[in-house]
Amino acid sequence: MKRVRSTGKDNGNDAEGGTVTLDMVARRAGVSPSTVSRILNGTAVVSDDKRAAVSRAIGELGFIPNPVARGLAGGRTFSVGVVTQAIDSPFYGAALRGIEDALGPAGYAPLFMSGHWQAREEARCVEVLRARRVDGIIVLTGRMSDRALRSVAAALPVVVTGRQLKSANLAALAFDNVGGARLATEHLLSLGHRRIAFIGGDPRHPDAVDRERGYRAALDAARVRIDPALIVEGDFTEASGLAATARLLDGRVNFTAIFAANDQMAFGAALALHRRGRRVPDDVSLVGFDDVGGALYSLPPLTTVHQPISEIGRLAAAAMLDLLALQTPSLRVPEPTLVERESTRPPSTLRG
Amino acid sequence: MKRVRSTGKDNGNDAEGGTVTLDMVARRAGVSPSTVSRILNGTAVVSDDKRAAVSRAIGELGFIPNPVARGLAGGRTFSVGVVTQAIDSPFYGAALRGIEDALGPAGYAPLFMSGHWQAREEARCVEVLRARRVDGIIVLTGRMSDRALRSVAAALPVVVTGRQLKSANLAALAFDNVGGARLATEHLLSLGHRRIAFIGGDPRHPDAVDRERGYRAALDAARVRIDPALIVEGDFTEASGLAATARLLDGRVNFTAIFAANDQMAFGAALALHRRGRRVPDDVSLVGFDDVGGALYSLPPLTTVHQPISEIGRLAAAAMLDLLALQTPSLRVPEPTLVERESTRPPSTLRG
DNA sequence: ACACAATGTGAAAGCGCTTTCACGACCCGC
DNA sequence: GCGGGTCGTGAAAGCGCTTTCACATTGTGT
Repeated sequence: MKRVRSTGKDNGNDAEGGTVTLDMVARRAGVSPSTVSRILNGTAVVSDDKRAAVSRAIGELGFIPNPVARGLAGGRTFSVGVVTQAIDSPFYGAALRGIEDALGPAGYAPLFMSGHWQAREEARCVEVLRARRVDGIIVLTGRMSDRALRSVAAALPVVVTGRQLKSANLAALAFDNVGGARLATEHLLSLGHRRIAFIGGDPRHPDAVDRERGYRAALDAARVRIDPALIVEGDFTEASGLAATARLLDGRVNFTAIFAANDQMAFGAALALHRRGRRVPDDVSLVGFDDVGGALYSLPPLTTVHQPISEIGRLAAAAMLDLLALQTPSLRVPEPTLVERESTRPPSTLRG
Repeated sequence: MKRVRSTGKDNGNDAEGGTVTLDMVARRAGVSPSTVSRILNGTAVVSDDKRAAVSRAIGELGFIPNPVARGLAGGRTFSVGVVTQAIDSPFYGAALRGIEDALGPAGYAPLFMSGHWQAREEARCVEVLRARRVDGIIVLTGRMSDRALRSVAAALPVVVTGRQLKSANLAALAFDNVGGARLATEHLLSLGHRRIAFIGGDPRHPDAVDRERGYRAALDAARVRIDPALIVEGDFTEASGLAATARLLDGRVNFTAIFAANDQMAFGAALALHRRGRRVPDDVSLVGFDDVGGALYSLPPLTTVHQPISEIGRLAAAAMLDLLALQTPSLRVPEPTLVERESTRPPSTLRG
């Protein structure tokens, strides 16, 4: 003896203006729900006449599959979690935009969560996202350990930016921070600067470490002595750039240029210099990193290392889509380039 | 004769390291699934001993309720849709952050979608969000018609910023743009400026219209003639501020101050002035609107009308939570205030 | 002409929850 | 001391899909 779902009640849905369900479509098209589902997902071959009947019914009824139900039944929610550090922040904003642009057309929706630069928070984000059954997770330059990331990747596809990492079910997009920082430093060197200060980012941030490496490498290559007094630490915020520069100015070291590990700190540095009556680029040259939107409109327009931020977001999303389709993502991360604007020039000593 | 779900199969879940389900909790605690659900949702009174047993089981098993299943069964997904205009953009970024901050602790997750300043796109966003069964929708200063918004509100709670609108199941948070613009203009007037140019935003944007109204009102009140040649149009982007200022400079009108309808256009204006050798504030005073993060670090630091952007996001989210809890939200939108920084001073003619 | 493999389709069992329904236990007043 | 509440609880019916399973049909090889 078989049991039957009380279809007699008809779910009360036909009459209501409420939601159109797959069952209604099936009934209207004179096929079984299974068939409709198969057509929707392309899971099996279906005869042309049924297919036609179904798509007509879908059109007439204006049926939109319920992603929540799909999520529960099929295990896929068509949403991917994105762990960012701060949703405000010109940098992450641009990346998120790239992700949104790439994910949307594919029918996936991003779920953003901010980790606020704390590994613990990031872990919490990942947990929440997994609880929400996202199909995959994109981590934008997080502080989580590689180990933690790998273990997440054991459960679902992961794309991570800002680090090199090989693992199954995981794609890493590492931007060449060392090379970019070299570029910036070499630019200053080529202008004739020798006393180049460096404002670093939070040393727990891999980007910060790499950018300092690039700075050092460029100086070494040029046989310029590295003066520890010229290296100060910030945390990637404008305020920290301001403070770091103030410290630099207060010390008795002299310098003719500053390379800040990101644009926001460069903006802070510019303000600090302004406050002390030092003019950019006349007295001090200034180079940033990232090329956030504001760099072009800062005064003077900031020379910086261009990082195609939203493009990186788009690439990360594309990689995620590949992973979800069980294909090996092709990872071609753009090279860093230097954008020369108006915040750098030869040191005054060389200009006579 | 009653039918029984084949629980004999045990879902194969107990053994796997996989997901912990409510049924497993129930079994472990020796109660029925209904009871567990009731405890989770506070839907009914449950005896203390069962409650204790259940929470112990939850702890031991590390159970996290599946929001997808909850969404399907209960009709609530604990997510709210947010229609923004551009996720990058310092302005919306800050608002989103406020929303995220307020929603998270309440167990709700935001789902962001960008409308890119087009009513059609916004409508699409709303559709996608509704298809995803969000519990409510927050619209950040959209271009949708009031009518469209009301019809959305008929189906689920809506919070909208940037306009005044009364409707059931809908909360509107209107910031006083007119007042803010008056404040800015009055500030310039009080410094002695009489020839004050205005860079407006996109006239289809209500904020833009209001800010121009405030500008005009202030001039009227001060009995200063409004010169149409001093009013130029932008679209809220830096580039448009730059272009508008260039136009102003190219015309034969003279002016001693510029009030831009938002900070981003003010940044563009500053660059345009810089390019033409006009110094801020020495030659031209400059006032913005919004007080985005960068305003403090622009050169010179920008005098602007402070709008507590992330606070507004937080308020919008709080209002949404109230609406979801079927309570009348209390809408206290902060007043605009002027932040005097270093981009304004009396006109040179008055300084002798 | 006959066993056997594809092929297309429907029935029904879940996915992990919420919620209605019903029922026994217990307490009240008269 | 008995009818009528209230209270706490479990059984079971969904929510709207996906997916296995089984059952015709049809086609293929010999």
